[in-house]
Amino acid sequence: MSESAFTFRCDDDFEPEKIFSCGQCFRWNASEDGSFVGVAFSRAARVSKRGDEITISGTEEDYAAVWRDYFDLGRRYDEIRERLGVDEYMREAIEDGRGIRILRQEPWEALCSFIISQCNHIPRIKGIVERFCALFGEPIAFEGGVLHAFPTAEKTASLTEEDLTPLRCGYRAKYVLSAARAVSEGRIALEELARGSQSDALCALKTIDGVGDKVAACVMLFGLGFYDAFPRDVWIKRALAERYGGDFDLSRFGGCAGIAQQYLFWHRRRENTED
DNA sequence: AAACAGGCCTAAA
DNA sequence: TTTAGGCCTGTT
Repeated sequence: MSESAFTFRCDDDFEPEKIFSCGQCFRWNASEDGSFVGVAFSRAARVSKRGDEITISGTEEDYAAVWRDYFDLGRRYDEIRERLGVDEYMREAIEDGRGIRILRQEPWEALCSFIISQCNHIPRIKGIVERFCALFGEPIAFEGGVLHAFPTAEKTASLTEEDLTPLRCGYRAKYVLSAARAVSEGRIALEELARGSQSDALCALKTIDGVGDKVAACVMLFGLGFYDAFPRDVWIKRALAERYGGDFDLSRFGGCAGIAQQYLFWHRRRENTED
C-alpha cells in the first residue's frame, strides 16, 4: 500500500532526534532508518530529515492543517536562540540543544501525559501512555499496521480506576480520572485557557487534583502555547542550584522562558548521562 | 537493597 | 510558608 508524504525545505532548527526525545512528548519512536513514527491530533505520521528537507506522511493539506502548527514552524528558533543566550551556561545549553522545537500538542493529551509523568522516568511514562492509547484510543491504520489516537477526555471520564489498572500507573490513575472529568464536564475549558492569560490558566489547571506548579507549567508550555511557562523539575532545579545559586531571572528571556527551560533541561540531563 | 524517578497532597509547625 | 511522609511501580 502506498502512503503519501509531503516534503518541504526548512532552513530553521529542526532535529527530529532532539525534538522527540527531549522529554516534551511521549508518543514518537525512532525507526531503524532514523525516522520517527508517532501520533498527534489523531493522525499517525512518519517524520524524517535529509539535509534541510523534512518529510512528513500525508498530504500538503495535512501539513497545513496539523503539522505546521504542531512543529511550531511559524517561529524562528535560530533567532530565539540568539536572544536566549544571556550567559555562558545558557549559551552552552543552547548550542547543545540546537535543533529542539517546542511541539504544540493537544491540550488534553499534554495534561494527561504530564499528570502521568510525575515521579517517573521517561521510558516508563511512554510505556504507560502507550498502554493507555492501545486500550482506549481510536485505532488508526498506518503503514499496514494499527496505531492509536490518544483517548479523549470524554472516553477517559467514562472509565474507572479499575479500568486503568493495566496501565500500571499507580496512584496517578485517580488524578487522570479527575482531570478527565474536569475537562469533559466543562469545568476546565482547555482551548479557552489557551486564549486567556497565563496566570488564569495556571490557576484553573491547579484546581485539578494531581496538578501542581510543575505539571501545570508543562501543560501550559506544551499544550496551550504559553512559551513563557517555565516547568521546574528536578533537573532544572539542579541546574539552577548549581549554576545560579537559585537566583535565575526569567524576565530576561523576553516571553520565551519555556524555550530556555527546554534547552536547560536537555543539557543538564545530558551532563549526567555522558560522564 | 535502598534510593530515587521531569510531583502532588495532606498534616503539622 | 516551609517541611516530612506517603503514594504505585520500576529500575539501578
